[in-house]
Amino acid sequence: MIKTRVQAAIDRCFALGVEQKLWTEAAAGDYAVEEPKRAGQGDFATNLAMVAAGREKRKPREIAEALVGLLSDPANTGDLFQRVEVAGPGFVNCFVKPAVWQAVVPVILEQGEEFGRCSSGAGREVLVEFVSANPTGPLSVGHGRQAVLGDAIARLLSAAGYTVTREYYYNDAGRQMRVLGESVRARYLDLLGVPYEFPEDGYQGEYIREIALALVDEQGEALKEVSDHLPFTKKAEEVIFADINATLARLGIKFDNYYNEHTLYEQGLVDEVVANLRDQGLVYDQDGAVWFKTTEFGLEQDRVIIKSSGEPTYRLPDIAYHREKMRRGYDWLVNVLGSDHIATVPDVMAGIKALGYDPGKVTTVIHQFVTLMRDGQQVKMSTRKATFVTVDELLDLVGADVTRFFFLMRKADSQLEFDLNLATKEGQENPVYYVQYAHARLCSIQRQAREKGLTPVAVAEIDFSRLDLAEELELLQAMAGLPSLLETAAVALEPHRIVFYLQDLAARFHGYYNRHRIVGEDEQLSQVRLALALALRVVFANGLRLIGVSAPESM
RNA sequence: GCGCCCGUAGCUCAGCUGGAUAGAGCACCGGCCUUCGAAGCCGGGUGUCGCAGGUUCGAAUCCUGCCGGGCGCACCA
Repeated sequence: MIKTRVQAAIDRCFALGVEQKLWTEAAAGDYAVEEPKRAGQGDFATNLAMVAAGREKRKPREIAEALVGLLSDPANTGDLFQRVEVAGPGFVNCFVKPAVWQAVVPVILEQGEEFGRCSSGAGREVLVEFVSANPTGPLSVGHGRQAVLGDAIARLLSAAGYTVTREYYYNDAGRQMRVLGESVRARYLDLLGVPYEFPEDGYQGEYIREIALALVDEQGEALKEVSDHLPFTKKAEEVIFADINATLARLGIKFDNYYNEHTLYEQGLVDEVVANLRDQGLVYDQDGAVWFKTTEFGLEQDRVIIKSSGEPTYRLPDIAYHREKMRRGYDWLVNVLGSDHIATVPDVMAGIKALGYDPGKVTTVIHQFVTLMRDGQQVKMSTRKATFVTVDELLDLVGADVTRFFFLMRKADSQLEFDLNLATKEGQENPVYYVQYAHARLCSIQRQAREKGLTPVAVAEIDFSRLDLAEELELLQAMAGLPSLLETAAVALEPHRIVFYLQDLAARFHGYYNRHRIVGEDEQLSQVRLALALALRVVFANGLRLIGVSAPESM
């Protein structure tokens, strides 16, 4: 909020400088406004002079001096700065008036849940596709990371003003599902005492036996003579999907739409893609299969889209699906994928381009693997062998808040080491509690104030200039930073930034709390600090909501 | 062999579109509860930012090459 104003003020002064011939329009470059980490370097700093100096072949400090002259005139900046100065090689450091920071409190209190949100995505529709696991088994921790990441991205985009649709794309036909059905059938026959041959690459999880057991309960021996896998596959899908949805619900995740690959075939959309590509001479037949000339799009080799058996490979429906998403009118398609699916991206992008759509509208977020650590040992995972740890097990162990927080503590690009020992500790080592505790503590202060007869007065009656401690101004600055942080995090699709922000804010607050009394002797001071506490509570609540972690009033 | 990701403190990781003296958590050591919650606070850091070049006023950040780790490279998804 303040940063935006500073940016505008600098822009305005730059333009004034052009008018006054202090520099030329050409001096404009990609200059930055940042918040220096070090005290004494101002609340904001810009490298404008250094950038301009490079383009104009002049001395940075000379331009910086001129810029300071303009920025120092309140008429040019809306009376924003206490002082502006040149520093180092040519930085311009801006010190914002305390009153500007202090005015942040009433704004936050007034905006409440709205505080932090912005409208930069207003009018734009974005579809976030994630999880998209076929119903062959319970969600594993890898899916868990993706689920939480995708959901947090959706929350961020929504807070940035976008209209967001969460979509789950799946396929309940195909080889995987056939093997699943055969596996259930084998277990079913086993339960009936009929000799069977378990599929070589079948699914071995305990859940397969449970599904078979349910079939025995419901159907008895009715399916004994059925040689087809379909009834078994159908039952398995039903049970597993219900299970997946229950898991997602526990994580606080709800999809707006489930898109079944079937639809693409039923509506002839897959054939349409092939025909379209064929018309353009982008496919050819070889060895009984149909190939897509992906080399036309700069890729290493052409790819099969229809096998010699007549079945399509995953690429074809994937391309058809993406075209459908384009046709549905979204401005932006965000796909969240595990790093094991990275190879599919270029092919699909080539397909989109071939069909005349803009691949620039698609952003793929690839997240790296999750390594589960227990007692310093890596827990090996494999869906087939059922040695995986499921999201449900994780939730049983640590709960939804810890699960979500831990999955969002790392940027997607980093492999994530999930320390089960640490996550299960309900103590100070656990960063989730650290942040939640700040919120609970603020709520407690509110209760205390009420008990002591300190009822909050209207903000108009509060003298905010009394928030003059360095710590208070730093707190205010951090609080005021949420809107621009949210906007950056949303566009970058990086929810982990919110997590780090919350940890930093919690540290500032805990430190402040331990040194200064909020509710004390001086009633005026108590009122203003109570208002600060209420505003802080809003910021924590809003931040936690962004990552889908609860904000408890007491713990 | 090729593509993508990662390599920063003992461990796990941040570091915003290149910026000023590189940060946090954990672990470890010492201190702080007769006043708003000790799930907290305060103090304690000798890091070749994997290595070598390059780009420039300025590089952990961008480019090239190499080394190490992960994930892929099907007529599986």
